[in-house]
Amino acid sequence: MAYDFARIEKKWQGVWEKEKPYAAVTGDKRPKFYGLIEFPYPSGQGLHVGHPRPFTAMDIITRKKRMQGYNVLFPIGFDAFGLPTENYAIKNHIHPAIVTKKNIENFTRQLKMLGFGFDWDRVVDTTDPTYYKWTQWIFLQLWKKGLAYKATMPVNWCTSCKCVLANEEVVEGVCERCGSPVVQKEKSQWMLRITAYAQRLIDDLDELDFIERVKIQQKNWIGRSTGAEVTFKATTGDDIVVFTTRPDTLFGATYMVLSPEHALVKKWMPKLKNADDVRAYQAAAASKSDLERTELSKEKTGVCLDGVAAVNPVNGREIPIFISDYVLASYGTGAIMAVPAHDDRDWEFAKKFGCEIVEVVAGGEDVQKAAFTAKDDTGVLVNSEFLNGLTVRQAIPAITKWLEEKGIGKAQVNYKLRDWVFSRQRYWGEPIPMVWCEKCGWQPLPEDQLPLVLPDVESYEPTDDGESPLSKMTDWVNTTCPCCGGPARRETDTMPQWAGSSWYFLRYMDPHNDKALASKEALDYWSPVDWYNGGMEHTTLHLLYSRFWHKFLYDIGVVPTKEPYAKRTSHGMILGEGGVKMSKSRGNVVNPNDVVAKYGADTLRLYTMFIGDFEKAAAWSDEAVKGCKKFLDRVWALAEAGPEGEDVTPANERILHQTIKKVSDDIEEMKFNTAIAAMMTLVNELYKSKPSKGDMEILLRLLSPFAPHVVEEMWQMLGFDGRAMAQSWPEYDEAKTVEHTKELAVQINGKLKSTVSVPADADDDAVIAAAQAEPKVARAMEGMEIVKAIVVKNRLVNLILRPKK
RNA sequence: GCGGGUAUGGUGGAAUUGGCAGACACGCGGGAUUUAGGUUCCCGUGGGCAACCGUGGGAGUUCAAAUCUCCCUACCCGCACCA
Repeated sequence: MAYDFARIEKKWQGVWEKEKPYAAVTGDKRPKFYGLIEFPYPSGQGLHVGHPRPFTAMDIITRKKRMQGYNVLFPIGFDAFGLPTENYAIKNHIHPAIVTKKNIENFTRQLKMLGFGFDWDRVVDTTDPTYYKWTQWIFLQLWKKGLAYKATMPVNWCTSCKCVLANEEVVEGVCERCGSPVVQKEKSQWMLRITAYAQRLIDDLDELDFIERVKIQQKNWIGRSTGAEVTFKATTGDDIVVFTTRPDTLFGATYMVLSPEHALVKKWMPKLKNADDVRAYQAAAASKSDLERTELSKEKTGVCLDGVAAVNPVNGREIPIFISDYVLASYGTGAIMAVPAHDDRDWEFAKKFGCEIVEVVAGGEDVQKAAFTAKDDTGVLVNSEFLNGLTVRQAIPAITKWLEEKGIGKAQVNYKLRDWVFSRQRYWGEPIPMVWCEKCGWQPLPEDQLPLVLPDVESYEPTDDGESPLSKMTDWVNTTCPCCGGPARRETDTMPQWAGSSWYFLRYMDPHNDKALASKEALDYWSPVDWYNGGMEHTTLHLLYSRFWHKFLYDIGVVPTKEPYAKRTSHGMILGEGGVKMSKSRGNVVNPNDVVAKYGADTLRLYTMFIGDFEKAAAWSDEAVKGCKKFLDRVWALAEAGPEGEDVTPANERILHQTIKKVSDDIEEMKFNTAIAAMMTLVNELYKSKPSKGDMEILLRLLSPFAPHVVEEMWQMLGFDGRAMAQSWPEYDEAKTVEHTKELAVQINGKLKSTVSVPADADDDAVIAAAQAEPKVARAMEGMEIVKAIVVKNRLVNLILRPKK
């Protein structure tokens, strides 16, 4: 019988609204459990069918934890600053705050429609001044500790968003958000010194329960490499400092390459005989977009600086200096020593420009034909005076020590991670609470003046020269210096979207506090987040940024733990029918509203969990949804028919205990699909005879986290006390899960021949005897003798036969 | 190029981690109920008449391999001139 999901779901959502069963209690004596999902960006399109997957998963986990006696914090909020809202505001001339409010209302309605057990009294909205007051406060603390600074440097500039981007926001040379080309532009920007935390961000991963691919991706992104810094003298007397991971190859350095932007190039310009060529190359490199730079990477380009040379400090040889864009200004020192014999890129460059290739590590092929890059013990140093005969691994420390003694180099660690570009030339973000005074320089806004509220502006469009719309608000911009009281100007850039999301999980602990970002009591009680599930796409963005902020807050004594999240898992994407990406242009977008209208929220919840391996991408199937609806209908029919008897039916005892075990274990491992399959198997079994009230009670408690509405209705219908969700989680008795007789596979010479039933834990001889008694086996044994018998307890027996002599 | 991952029936996916491959579900076929359709309830469903053959392909280890090792192939994700 199909149940009336629309009526039932509405009814129970109303009950929860009143009874508030999801309220978290700070300071409660029960053990705490803090389950977190990534709060959504409230877009105008409303909830996407991708949202319910991670949300339902953590909802199930937290509901189970509640039933297990935990004081659960499972909060929700809105990451509401951001470009889509701003662009919508520009197009429709509506204030972004109004758009945001409307979108949040819509999201809230949809989230409640799906029956998620969020604590609705702790909702956080990053655009609320009482929230971003503390985002600004954290920025000021970073400033005080020298971790926020303003710097002019080439930055990633999105040509369409008219806005700078962090390195993390540039994907294959285009803007992560809009797909437009990104170019380099010199701009003065606020930066956050995340690189100061690079080593700790790597090291502390070891003690975290993060899935391995997250750890690997973060490590690779931070990109630690060890080597040495070496100082070369130029013929002009200047020092050229390079970073190398292969100091052992120093004798093979036959030229040097500087990045086109290197400061020394400018300094030397008057001395250069080919200054025009050099300037032309610099201009060409600057105008290339990131995309062009990477696409044109196949062929090396460059110009030799005519009129200046360098001296190799180990052998005194004079070597030429080039500029080339394969050397990046932003990594290392922006200059390299080139060892063409032992580096593929240098080799390629040397071949094109006719530089000398000198072998200093023997053991590879002819270095004139290809570079030999092995960095282990396969290579032995040659042509390197005091290093000759050492392996590469031995030579690296030897030369490093030598360089240190001579004062021309030292061991050095470098990271690929760059400091975080923290300003955006846009309106809909947190104002940066800094003031520029001609006399006093950059001054922080006094904390008692926070929040610095985003003023209303006429137009939300950035100016043509790429300044924030705030720059046109002269009466807001012009202010007085907090230091000298003289005339000063406010910073008009705003913070990136990642600011508000870098600490929101802390605010949930104490969302209405107006004295601090959260009280010490709340922070001590709830920290850290016990389990954080989110998308892989945030691994090197939000997840890394928030770890950085949290470590900083730990350092200044605001939070009690080194790391924000004890455990991190990740879900796969929901794809459209047939495994293609859902998109408006394909017309295959599934709207949760439609699914709920047709099948109900419980079915949608169940289906998104049943769809497949939680960690992997899964394709939506309208057909398969019906199977989940059918399952709930079948459970409903059992309840409606009325159970017979009070206690657990003895015949069902074993499967009930097996199901409790399976569902309990699977939820912890996020194997929701097999947990549901186990409950389906149980229900199929219960259909064979009329279940008792005791049987039904266990089933309903197990099913409650998955399908809370219909379970609550059945719980009431069957006359059980209280609420199903408030019951204790069913316990199982291991002894009751075991079968008394086991069906063992009987193999002959490793091939399955038959099966045999024996008592559980029967000893080997009994099993072998039983196997031989099987008619099929007996027939196969005619004229044969057993050479060996392998018995795997409760599983199989394998008889190895050979003809009798 | 480097790093990570995936490949199992017509489909989504299971497989106690080396022990009866295909749980559970969709789909399909058959039957019952129904005036009929839908719903619901049973039964069947990897291939092959069979011996047997079957987990992307090929070798290997083992009494025993989807699972371990080596070599391929295809696809997906991340990074990409990082010295």
